[in-house]
Amino acid sequence: MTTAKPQLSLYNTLTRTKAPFVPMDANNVRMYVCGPTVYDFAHIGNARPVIVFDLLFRLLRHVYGADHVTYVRNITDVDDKINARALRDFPDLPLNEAIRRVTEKTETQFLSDVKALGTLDPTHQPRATDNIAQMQALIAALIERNHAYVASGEVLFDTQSMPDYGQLSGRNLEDNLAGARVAVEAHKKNPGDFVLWKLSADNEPGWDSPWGRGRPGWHIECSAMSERYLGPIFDIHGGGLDLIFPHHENEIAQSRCAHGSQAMANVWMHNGFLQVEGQKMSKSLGNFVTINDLLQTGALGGQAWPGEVLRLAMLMTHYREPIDFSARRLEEAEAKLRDWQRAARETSPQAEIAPDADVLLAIADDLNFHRASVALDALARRANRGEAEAGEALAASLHFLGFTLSSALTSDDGWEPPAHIATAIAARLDALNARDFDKADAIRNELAEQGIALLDYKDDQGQRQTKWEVKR
RNA sequence: GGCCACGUGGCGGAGUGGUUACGCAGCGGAUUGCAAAUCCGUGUACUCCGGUUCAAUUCCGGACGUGGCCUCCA
Repeated sequence: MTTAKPQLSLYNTLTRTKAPFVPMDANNVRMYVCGPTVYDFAHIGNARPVIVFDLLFRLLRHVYGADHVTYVRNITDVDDKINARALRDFPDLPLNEAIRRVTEKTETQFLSDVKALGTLDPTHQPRATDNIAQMQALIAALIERNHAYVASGEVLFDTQSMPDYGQLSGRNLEDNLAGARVAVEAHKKNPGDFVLWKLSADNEPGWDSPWGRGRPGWHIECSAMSERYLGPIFDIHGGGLDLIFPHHENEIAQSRCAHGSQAMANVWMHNGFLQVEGQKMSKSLGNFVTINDLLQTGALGGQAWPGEVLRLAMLMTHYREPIDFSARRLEEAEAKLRDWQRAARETSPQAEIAPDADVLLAIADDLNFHRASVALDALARRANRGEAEAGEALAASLHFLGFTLSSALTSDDGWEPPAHIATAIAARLDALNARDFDKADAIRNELAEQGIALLDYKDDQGQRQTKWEVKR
């Protein structure tokens, strides 16, 4: 069954409007999203762009073909916060070794956290430290073109050399000056100039360069890695709202000035921020929640949550809107997911059922997940009324959106309970047939305390039967 | 101080210049020995004040509120 591919439209921060998406090359649609700095557990705010752009990745793969989309999400493994963490956690090790321990451990943790959220692996996940040469080449090009200069051992980007600097964030250099919070450093030509390369002390990580042994500034990493994997101009660049300025603004400045191009990416997308239980998330308020906390502990709502529940809780709100993350929200997401999963009908892999057209249309409309969820609700209702096709379309749609078909163990899926529970269920059925309801209810209550829910029904012959399910 | 978002019923949340979706919870009904699951039905909202308009929740302006950025925080 072939369905028409929906036309995508995406909101572009650069133009502040939603517009139809037209890739530069439909055979290779290219997207870059800023990834984590690996010095600590990723928090749930970090999870949002990961989930949002995974949804977009899935849509692009559906529309243009899985082999025609390249998605790059970097790993920032050189950063002063990492150095600080390395010194704190491994004071007895040589710095390089300590840094390696911190970044490897954090990266592994990040990848497993993110996997639990039902995300596909990006096509490439480059590390900053594997791209130092590319950064240096970019810096050299900027110096060559008079967009950067050396001062006091730093290489700085000359913001004044770019007339339309500030396009993305809609601010000009004067606005920034007015803030008076930008440190005025004597060696900078303009206060807004930012570091491309800085010298390292002996006890800091560094790489040899034409400008001395040093390390890259933060912004240059993404310019270098996106160019390496996607070319000087690509389709979509994503990240959190807070990255618009200065990070993305500076990426644009670097890439455009180094290449003499009119754009770095055609579409810039930014996800909104989230709060936790009505307050901004911060360590001092004690409501700092990591992805791992949610998956493994009872930090929010007193229980651990499946990754796909977190995924749904995140997607319930449009990606550009603010989210107030809460236990109640997770509960609602879990209930909703269970409803869909109960109604979905698994099909054989050969069936190739397409996701529901309304679901695709909604997602194609600037990732309107909530509208898609309305379509899923409608499918679930039809499936529960007995329309098999609706159940199959629901299953295909859930799969497309990155959800599994069952987050609980159920008798419908062929799950067999432990022997003593199976015995209890059989005993209860006997009691029911003997109309000993007190005994039957007692057994049911007992099982409920163990998290096993029973569902009675009558089969075609009018015989009492029982289904069961347990939370995974 | 500058720049940028957002403010819809108990909760979540879409959308629209003219009757405000949808979901959860609540309530009523069907079904059930009773439940559960499921189905059917159902009440309540567009922060405030101006302006434009025949008509604004929707457009414009202002106020208030919340959040973000202006230092490397998604």
